[in-house]
Amino acid sequence: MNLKQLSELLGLSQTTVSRALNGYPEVNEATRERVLQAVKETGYRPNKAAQRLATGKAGSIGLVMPTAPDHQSDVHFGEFLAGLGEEAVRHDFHFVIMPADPDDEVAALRRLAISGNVDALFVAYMRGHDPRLAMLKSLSMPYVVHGRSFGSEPDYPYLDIDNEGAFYDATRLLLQLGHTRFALMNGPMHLDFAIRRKNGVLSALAERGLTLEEGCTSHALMTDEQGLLAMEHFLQLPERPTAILCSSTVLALGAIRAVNQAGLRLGEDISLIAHDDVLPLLKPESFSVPLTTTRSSLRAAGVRIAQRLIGTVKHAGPFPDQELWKTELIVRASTGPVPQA
Amino acid sequence: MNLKQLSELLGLSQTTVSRALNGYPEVNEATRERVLQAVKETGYRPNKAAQRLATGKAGSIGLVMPTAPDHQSDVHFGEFLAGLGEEAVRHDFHFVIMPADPDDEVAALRRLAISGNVDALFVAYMRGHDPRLAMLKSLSMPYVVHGRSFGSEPDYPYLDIDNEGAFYDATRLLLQLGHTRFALMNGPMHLDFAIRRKNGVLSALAERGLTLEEGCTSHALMTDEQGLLAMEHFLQLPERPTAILCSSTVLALGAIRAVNQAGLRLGEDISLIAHDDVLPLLKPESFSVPLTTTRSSLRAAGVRIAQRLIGTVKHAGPFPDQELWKTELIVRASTGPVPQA
DNA sequence: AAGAAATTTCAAAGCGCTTTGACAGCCAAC
DNA sequence: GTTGGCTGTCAAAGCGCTTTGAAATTTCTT
Repeated sequence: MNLKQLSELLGLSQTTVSRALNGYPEVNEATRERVLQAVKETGYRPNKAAQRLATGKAGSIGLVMPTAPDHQSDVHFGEFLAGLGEEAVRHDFHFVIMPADPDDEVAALRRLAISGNVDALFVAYMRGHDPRLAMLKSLSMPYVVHGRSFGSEPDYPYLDIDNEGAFYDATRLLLQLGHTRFALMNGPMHLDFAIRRKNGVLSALAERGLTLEEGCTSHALMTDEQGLLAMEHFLQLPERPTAILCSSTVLALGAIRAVNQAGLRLGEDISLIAHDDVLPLLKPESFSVPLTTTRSSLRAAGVRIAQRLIGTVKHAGPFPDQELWKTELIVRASTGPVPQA
Repeated sequence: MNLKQLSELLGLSQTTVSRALNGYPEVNEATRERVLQAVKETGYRPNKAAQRLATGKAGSIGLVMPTAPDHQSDVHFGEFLAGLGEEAVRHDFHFVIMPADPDDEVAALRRLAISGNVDALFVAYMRGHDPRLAMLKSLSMPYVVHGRSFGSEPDYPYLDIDNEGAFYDATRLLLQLGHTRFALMNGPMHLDFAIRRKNGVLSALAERGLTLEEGCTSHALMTDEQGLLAMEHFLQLPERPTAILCSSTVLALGAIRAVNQAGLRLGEDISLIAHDDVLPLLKPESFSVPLTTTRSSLRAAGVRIAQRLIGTVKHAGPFPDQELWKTELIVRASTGPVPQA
């Protein structure tokens, strides 16, 4: 069933039927009713490809999903998508996901943009000096970046959380509790958030004339296993750190296992603060020793970015170009005063 | 830059350029070279919407993502997507993801199918007597179901793992170790896999004249927290179970925490077998007490389903309509002989 | 009652691509 | 020297929709 058939059925022209469906004013109310009724009965749906070709609008947001045979999937991706989806469903938008090898991301993004398949782009997993930014700027298609790109001029639309501030505050809390030996379990080194979090830690430490000792920083995928390995490493150091900052509750999971296996007590022998993306998967408050965290909902960020993207496509009011969300520092039992040697 | 402009640039007709690009034989090799060269220089990409409109082919797979403000995202979704993507990227396919309220899934799937945006559909989160099956059959569009629908005639294309067999085998192992008091921590009750896993457990128990006692089954979202709660409940029962079957390593995580908090030892006081979807997030072999698991890679299933879907769209050879994958039973340290009272 | 204005409707063009059917140009064959 | 078969190219139609500009109809003015 297409427009032509439907209009013949109704004895109207395609024009009138199209206008009736798209809410144009110059169509008789009685006629519109008749059209709507026929649509209901026939189950007619406009062909999206044709609509897109005619209008140039696709009703969809594009994103590139990094993937490859050896590429590990990331829990955070799904959670973020849930946020985007929550907003998209309200506007009858959908997503076009282009899977791409991580090495091919710039090109993939470009292909997606000029394919005519999407109205706007969403970009994540930002790196320092990210090459995608230049490409996006040349594109004349709306986009929003989740995160930022350290080292690039911040003249692009983004939504980010204050990673540096979060880890600065967390470090200050641990300093106030008397800790002096710190370690940082971070995400992959090239990612922007990892750079900023490290900077946050370093600047808080610097205020006290401290720094991260040799071997007290780890960069790894944020999985349980990597958390375990990193912590085991820290615990073997001659000058064992007593304060751990951790980029994810998933890493914390493995880290805590290592602490327990070493016969140490979390919140007493070792204090730990993790960043909590509010994954439904893992609630820091229900850990054996509830976790002190810096918190910011990844999903909420997804909702907000979808709002901005869809709003821009629909020309619905101006949106702030750049948003930096503060995180909350929530103190629970995994932090305590430095143990007396 | 569109076909028309490109062909004018080359002094050729659109026909010839189009044929040159799509590998038709009736075009001079020299001409083809010239066209390819021009494409490289201009960065021309065909407009997908137009291509789709002309050919009816979209080069994309559609899926519905359940979402709603209160709907929890699911780790397994992301992992599965990674598998689909790994295969899709090889064929230059992409995904169209339509977010939809879980109550609206049948309609959303229908909209997606007749939108002309996709060539094939992928369907997951199957339930017992799933209403989507009838819809899919009426659609004349290729689709593959991940999982099955208990209670429906199995005359649709699917890929599933042998959930019943997996949990039957796991239960048998525990029976052989002398256990008689069992509990099952399962996924949401309406989901097909949960039904089959329970059946697997029950049929193994029935062979010994045993059954799941009152209060020894839990159905919940597969999160850490739910695992903790369910296990706490089991441990408080007057006749405490000694053998636990668990539908996910994520649930197991919380469950093990409860075991530890109760001062019990996993693999000695309590034996546990979990199903392992091979999430990069969580490796059962690196748990404090390595987990005995039934294993089947979710990601591999994604790859395979994408193969079948894309292959069908491209008319590349016949594919088996129905595949049932056996799981592996991997014995590690979380299972042991029943403790002597 | 006639003309102006507003309301409804329509035919046709166009979005960018693929594909059909026709047509030159060329060589081999009888 | 006509016929026939190839090869390489093209003009034009069509995919299903939106939108422009004009036409038909109704309603309002004077």
